[in-house]
Amino acid sequence: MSDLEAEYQLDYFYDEGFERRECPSCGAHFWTRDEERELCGEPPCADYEFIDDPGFEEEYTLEEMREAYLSFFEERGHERIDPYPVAANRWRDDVLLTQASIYDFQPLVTSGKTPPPANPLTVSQPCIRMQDIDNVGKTGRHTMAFEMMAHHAFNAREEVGDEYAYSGEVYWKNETVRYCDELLESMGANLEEVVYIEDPWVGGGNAGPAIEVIYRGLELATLVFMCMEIDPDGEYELKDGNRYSFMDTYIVDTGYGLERWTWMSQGTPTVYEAVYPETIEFLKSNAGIEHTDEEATLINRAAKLSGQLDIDDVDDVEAARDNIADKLGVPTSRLRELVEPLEDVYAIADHSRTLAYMLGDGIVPSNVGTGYLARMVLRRTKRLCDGVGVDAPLDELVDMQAERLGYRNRDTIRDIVRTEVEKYRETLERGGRRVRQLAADHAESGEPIPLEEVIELYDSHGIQPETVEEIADEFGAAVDVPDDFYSLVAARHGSESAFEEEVPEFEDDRIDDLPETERLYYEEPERTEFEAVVLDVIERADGEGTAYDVVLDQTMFYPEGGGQPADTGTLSTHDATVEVTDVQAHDGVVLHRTHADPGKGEFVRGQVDWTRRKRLMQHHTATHVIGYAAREVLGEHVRQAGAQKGTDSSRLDVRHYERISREEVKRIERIANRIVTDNVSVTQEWPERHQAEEEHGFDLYQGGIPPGESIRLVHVAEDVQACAGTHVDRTGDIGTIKLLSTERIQDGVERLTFAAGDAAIEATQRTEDALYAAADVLAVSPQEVPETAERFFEEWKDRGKRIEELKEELAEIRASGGGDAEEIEVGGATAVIQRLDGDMDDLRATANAIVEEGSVAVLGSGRDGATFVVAVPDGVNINAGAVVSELASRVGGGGGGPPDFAQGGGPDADALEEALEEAPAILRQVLEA
RNA sequence: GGGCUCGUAGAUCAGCGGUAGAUCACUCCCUUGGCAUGGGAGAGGCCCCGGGUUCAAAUCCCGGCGAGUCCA
Repeated sequence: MSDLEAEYQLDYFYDEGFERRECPSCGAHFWTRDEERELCGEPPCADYEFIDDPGFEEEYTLEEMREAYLSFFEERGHERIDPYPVAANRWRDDVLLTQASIYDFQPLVTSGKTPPPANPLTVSQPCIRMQDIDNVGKTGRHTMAFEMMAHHAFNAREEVGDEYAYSGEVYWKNETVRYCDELLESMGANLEEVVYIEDPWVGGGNAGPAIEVIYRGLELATLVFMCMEIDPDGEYELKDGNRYSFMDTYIVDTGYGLERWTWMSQGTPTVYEAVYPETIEFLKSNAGIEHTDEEATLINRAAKLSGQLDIDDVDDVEAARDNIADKLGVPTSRLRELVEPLEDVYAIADHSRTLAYMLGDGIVPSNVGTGYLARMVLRRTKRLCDGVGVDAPLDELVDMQAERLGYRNRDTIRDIVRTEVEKYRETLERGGRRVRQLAADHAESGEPIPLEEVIELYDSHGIQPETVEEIADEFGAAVDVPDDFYSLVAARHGSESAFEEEVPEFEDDRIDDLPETERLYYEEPERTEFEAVVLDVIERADGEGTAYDVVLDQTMFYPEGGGQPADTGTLSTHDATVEVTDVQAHDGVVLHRTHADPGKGEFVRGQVDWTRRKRLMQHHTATHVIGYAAREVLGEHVRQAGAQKGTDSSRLDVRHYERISREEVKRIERIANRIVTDNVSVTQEWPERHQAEEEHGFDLYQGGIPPGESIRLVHVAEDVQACAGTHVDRTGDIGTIKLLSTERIQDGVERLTFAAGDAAIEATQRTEDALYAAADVLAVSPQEVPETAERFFEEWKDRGKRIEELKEELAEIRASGGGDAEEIEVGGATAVIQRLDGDMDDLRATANAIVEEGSVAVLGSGRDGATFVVAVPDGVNINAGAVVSELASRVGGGGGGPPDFAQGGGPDADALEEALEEAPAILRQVLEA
């Protein structure tokens, strides 16, 4: 095992007179200028030492601190770039939320495939870390939403030359630490008190040495030197147990917490009071929290010790709190009653900001993905508000933050919050009813509510175990919720780690040496014929027989991609024509799937199936148009969640927080078709990616993030998207667009299915055909169908009721009239044995009528096989179920029911008469039994 | 992406193989000077849709549609 100790031996440390020490409390190694220093200085090895005694010369607001930081690095040759969205899944599919500034550049820039927008650069990146959620409010320093200020430099080893999108060294470790020192110095920090702790960083397959910057008990920054990658043969084994080796690229990845720097400059009891003082004031007064001077002093003293409460570092939060109370000389209960409402207020402020970030970036609450995270945060915030007595509506609290952040879509944000709070209220109400019912039952029986039920309530109905306990308490029912409740819930989900079947990565070294195929379809999308040379033919085993992948030097065939299916068509030589059934691209090489070998080196003429391609192009352009129209009608937050084009219809999944109404569908259709009739031209361009992002924002990437230095943009009217598909020349070429259906595929995701061009006409005709057919059956005009159908339906229901009534009347008549009924005496009662070929309802009604008269009824019917009903009046000791069972066995079936009314039957209708003849014997037999 | 739960009268739900129920709301009658209330009668159901199993399905199984919830 080899650690990274050598990596920290910086010239800068030696030149500046630093010493390397080992913390006797936690064992960490650190560098300091202070010869006297023993401890590393980071909680829990130290307390906050800047509260009421700011560590910087001047106080900064959040905005001032951000500006000071960015301009500091601008002055030192860094370019300032705009922050990225907090919804990291907008440009990468491996994470949901932006948790650090480096996320902005993963994976394309860090891997060297794409150049950074500037090098070196500086940014203040909004981030959300859900894993800190339990610390928020308690430690005084943790926030779920924060801005990570950073400077980054992207380096590549000189010797690898131009292999990556950047080359050479910008700067590395010495400069990075120097910048940190200089920044602290410019703020007026006492450099003697600054500690640099060695703390190697590992994450996401990369690793490297890293340094935590601690000042007066607070971690202000982390300087990460990403330079290693996971490698089974690597020289270094790091803390995650994997082996790593050095990479060709090495990247300066720093993170300076804007909130903490602001806090340090102000020395307020908590970071929250430094970051959003007005919000805290507002919430405190809204919740009616007031303190005497004496209480305020106590709270202030507790704040200095609150760094000990980090649930990640401390095993037992309650013990840590006891410890703090002990030091302050007050009972823990007293401390809690003072501090806990404040902790809630702090958390509410932070969570509101988190929500503003999320919703402002267009995240729609949902039961999946980032939407679920947003829902979790919102519900948690609502619970905190209710608990501490904040009665301001949540949408107002979120709006306060959205306003501060300068968001433009504030109305939508409020609308989403209101909708979501209402949904939560309904969930609570639904759940509450359920729990009350359960609690009442168990209070009555005296049994405790079983754990299974509590788990079910949480897992399937979203009711927190605490809520169950509260309600159960009111009813006087017992519940026992174990400490490991949530792991029991997890266990219920089984051991399925939900690993998808990895689609086997296409691997074939036969295409490695082939040149990228030149794609002709962008330049002349209307051309259908082309000539090409067969560079190679790769034979493949196919389910049935042999298939061939034909590689050409150039092609008009569009390979499947971006939700657009592959073209089909033919390849012809002088003496043969082969069908192209599928087209795929791998590493830029286009493979044409055929079932015959055209011959390597041959010249071929390619012909694309034009009808198919044209329909696909119409649908693809229509997809952009529908997306634009949906955004117009439903709101700016609407974003593509998936899309699939076809020749007969296409679908576009969009994120939206409500079901789409019929009225909205019509408006979307109208706007889409207006764009069609406007007949604007559809254009493409290939700008440099960072330029495109700057101009159009990340909304470009509706359908995914393409790699490369330049990307293809498609303009349709006002809509601009990064898109690799083929499009019609002008919107008029789409012909017409018809929305066929909307469907909710997940909470927060609506699927719009539509058809374009001929397919739209065909779809409309199918709908009309159905309507005409219905009209024909009813013998009315199509316009009259709804009204007539309703009338028929009502009439049908009325007749059903009338038939019921008549059957009962008929049954009474039968019961009193006798007909061919056989009457016998059994067990002191009269038994009526009768065959009547009706349905089960008839038998039941008749049997009831006979029983009304005080007789036993044994009825048989020969309709649909043989069926029996046996009914026995009160006080007659005959088991109807046993009788039916015996009768039914004679017709090859079975039966049963309660002792006074049983039904049964069997398939053998021919045996019915015989069975009825034996009924008297059976009755007597049952009577005796 | 995966797991779980639920669709029965206008509302809330019970029934979970054997004659579709309760409470509230609704209509009418009685009690009262009137109201709150109390007593009585009545109306109101494609038991979400489509298949299957069974002598028999609201009930069990499969598929669909709709709703909710937990996890990644």
